[in-house]
This record gives sequence, structure tokens and C-alpha cells, in this order.
Amino acid sequence: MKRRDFGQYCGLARALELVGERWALLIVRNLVVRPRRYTELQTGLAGIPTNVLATRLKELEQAGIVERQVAPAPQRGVVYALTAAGRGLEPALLALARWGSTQLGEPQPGDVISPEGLVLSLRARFQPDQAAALSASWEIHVRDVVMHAVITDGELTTGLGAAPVKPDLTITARFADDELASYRGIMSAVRDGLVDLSGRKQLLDTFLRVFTVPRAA
Amino acid sequence: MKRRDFGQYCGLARALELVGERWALLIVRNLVVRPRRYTELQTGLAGIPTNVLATRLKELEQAGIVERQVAPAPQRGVVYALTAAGRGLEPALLALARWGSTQLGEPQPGDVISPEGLVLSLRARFQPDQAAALSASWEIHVRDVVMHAVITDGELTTGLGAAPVKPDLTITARFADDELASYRGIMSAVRDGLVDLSGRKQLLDTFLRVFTVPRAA
DNA sequence: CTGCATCCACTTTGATACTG
DNA sequence: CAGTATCAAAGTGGATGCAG
Repeated sequence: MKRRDFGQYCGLARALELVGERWALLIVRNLVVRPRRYTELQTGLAGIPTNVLATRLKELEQAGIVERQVAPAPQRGVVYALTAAGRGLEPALLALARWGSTQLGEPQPGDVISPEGLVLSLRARFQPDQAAALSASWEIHVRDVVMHAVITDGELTTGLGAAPVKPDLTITARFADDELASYRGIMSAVRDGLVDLSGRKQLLDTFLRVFTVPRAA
Repeated sequence: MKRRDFGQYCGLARALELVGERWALLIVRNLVVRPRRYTELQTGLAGIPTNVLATRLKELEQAGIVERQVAPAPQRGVVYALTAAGRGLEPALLALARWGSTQLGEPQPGDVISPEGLVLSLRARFQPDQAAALSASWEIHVRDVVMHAVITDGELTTGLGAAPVKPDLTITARFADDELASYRGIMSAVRDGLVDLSGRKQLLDTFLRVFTVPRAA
């Protein structure tokens, strides 16, 4: 059951042995946002074969990255969650996402955007220096996806669903039916005013500043 | 010749499509340190099949990550180097290496340590806040590997070979013949004084401080 | 319905041999 | 030196089956 090692005593090689296989990091990406059931992962990862998902989950569990929890009382089912080690992958995920987003061309026909991808983009684009000592919260609605970004004293938390407390500003992006609601698309909509706002509207500029990577970098 | 896409318009997915295949990031790792010829990569990546190396190099070139240069006058041969896009992968490489190094157990029999792995470890472990406004240079000798670390006003440059200018301190680590000269091994040797020094010996503590990830993190 | 396991065609990888 | 050619083994994608 052991994948071929690289035979190097090296952090990068080890990382690739553990999460370098196809689909592995995308599974971790979805679990970073929140724990998920098997079928949620399956539908969220549009296109992953079920046997590959099962295999990866076993390998990731074996590696101590994912934990298989049997949900207790109400729903009772299997829930997959990241361990502390798994959560430790987030900086690497964000770094890869930042680089990859510079390599994104035009969306191909058939491409989809997952809610988790949007949350990851938000985190990847966060500019800590722009948010120093800031406290503010936003809720973003785009098609049927709702996500939130809360900055407390410069610290960011994001996730899917409504904000945990009433957000300072709610942004609803309007999209044409045939338009892909990508992160860039959302930011363009915000820039061009193609949004409905509710709350402290002056926080729209702050949003743009805090979640846009400056040109120079 | 196109590898199956993930079908997601997402930075992470794109990154994995471009450099997610086996051996790809290890090739990039070696090229980050310096351009290499085909055979240097082959021997440096102990264990990579030659057809896989050839395939990866073509894919990476296609992706605009690697550049194939025909060396000019004296040696004339093929040299592979990273493009600007390829160099942009370094933060992601370092983040993965940092995580992976927390997942390194004991070295397996047969494991090797590549010089490039050591250089990457040095960069991955660099603590910018500990080096603020610092200027110092070290040359590290370990077995037959020589590498250098130069900090100029808080900015780090590292590489293989002797330091570009006379280093402030030269550290030569002593290792038993059967001991693996890993980064951890080197740092232990430094801590335990199992080193020969030449130069400003008080820079040994600085070295440890600047290139050791603190416990808390 | 959820959470997989099995089967099969196809692709990628590893190991080795060989060539301009 | 810088690869290509060949072939077996392993991994992946897609469809389907099935128990709790």
C-alpha cells in the first residue's frame, strides 16, 4: 500500500510523497474550509473517480493528515476532517494557489468554480499589511454561494455560509448567466460597481485593498 | 500530449496541472539553486528514470517554467534554467518544504541528501525577523558539499559552492562515516560544537538563531 | 441514500537498453 | 552528453455493484 518514495531525506520530497498524488491537495483544500462527508467531497471535486477518492482518503488518514470521524447523534454518518498536521498544510496551499493564479488563462469551457476555491482565493489574496489593526466583516453573495470574511484586529477568518455575526457590509455580485463567477470576476464586479450593497458602503474600498494583490508583487 | 485537467478554474488546480506530476517539483527545486545540464539533473535526482526526466523537462518548458538554453562558446551543451515564472514557484516550494520537514521521520536506509535539498532547507528555515538589518556571511562545509549563506541588510542569498566574497565565518561540520549529513544533523553538530570554525566565531550563535525555526511555530 | 468495493480500459511510471 | 525506444508494473478514469 506504500507509494514509491523518492529516496531523499528532504522536506520537499517528503511533502510530495505524502500529498503529491493526483487529487490529494484538492481534497485537502476542500477540507481546509470545513469538514465534509464522502459524498460532499465527491460532488465538490467534480470529476474525481470514487475509487480514487476512497484511496486518497485512506492514504491521507494513514499519513495523519485527515481524520475519519463517525458523526455522533443527529446525522450519524462519516465525516472527514483535517488533523492539526493537515491544517499545517494551509500556507503551502495558499502559496501554490497564489502562483497558480498567475498562471490562469481564460476559463475553459466546462470549467467550474467551487465555493472552496473562492474561499481559498480570498485567503490567498489577503494582504496582512493592508489589514494591520483593522476590524471589519463582509458577507459576499455570488450566485448561490455565500461566504464571509471577518478581520479582527488584523486577523482573517473566512468560510462558507453567512457571517457568524451581522456583517458590516454585504456584497452581492451580479453575474450574467453565462459568466463564470471567478474570483477575478467578483473583484471586477466590485470594482465596476456591478454589486448590490447593504451596510457600511465605505468598506467596499477597504475590501478591494485588503483582498487584491498589488501589481508590483 | 496534454495531461488531464481538473476542470476547475482555480489557482491551486492550475498549479497542480502544471507542476503536480511526479518529479516535477523536485526538478524545479534543483533548478532553483542554479541552472543544470540534463545529466546533472539525472544524477542529482537519484532515481529518476531518464524518460521521465525528458518528458518533464519538455512539459515544464511548454508550460513556460523551464527554459532550454544551448550554452554558447566554451562548453556548448544544453542547459536547463528556470524562467521568471519558474522562479516564482520558490515561495510555494519553501512552504511545502517547511511542512514536509515537520513530517520527516528518521532517515530510511538508502536515503540520500542532495546538496540542493540542503540549500532549500537553509532558505526554508530562514527567519527574516531574526535577520532584520543584519549583514553577515557564512560558508558551510559538510562532507564534500560546500554552500554559502550571505545576509545583506536582512536579505538572504544562498547557493552551492564557496561564498562569493570571503565569508565572515566558515563552518566545517564533522560527521561519522555512517551518519547522514542532514540539515538537522548539521544544526545538531553546530549546537554541540562538533564543528571546526574559521573566522568570526561569535557568528555561530547568530547562524543558529537565524536558521532555526522556533519551537512555538 | 451514503460510503465505499470491484472490474476493466487506458495512461503514466520505472527500469533498462540503445543511439546521434 | 542528451536524450529515444521498449516493455512490464503501477496508477487513474469511468462504470457499475452492493451492503448498511
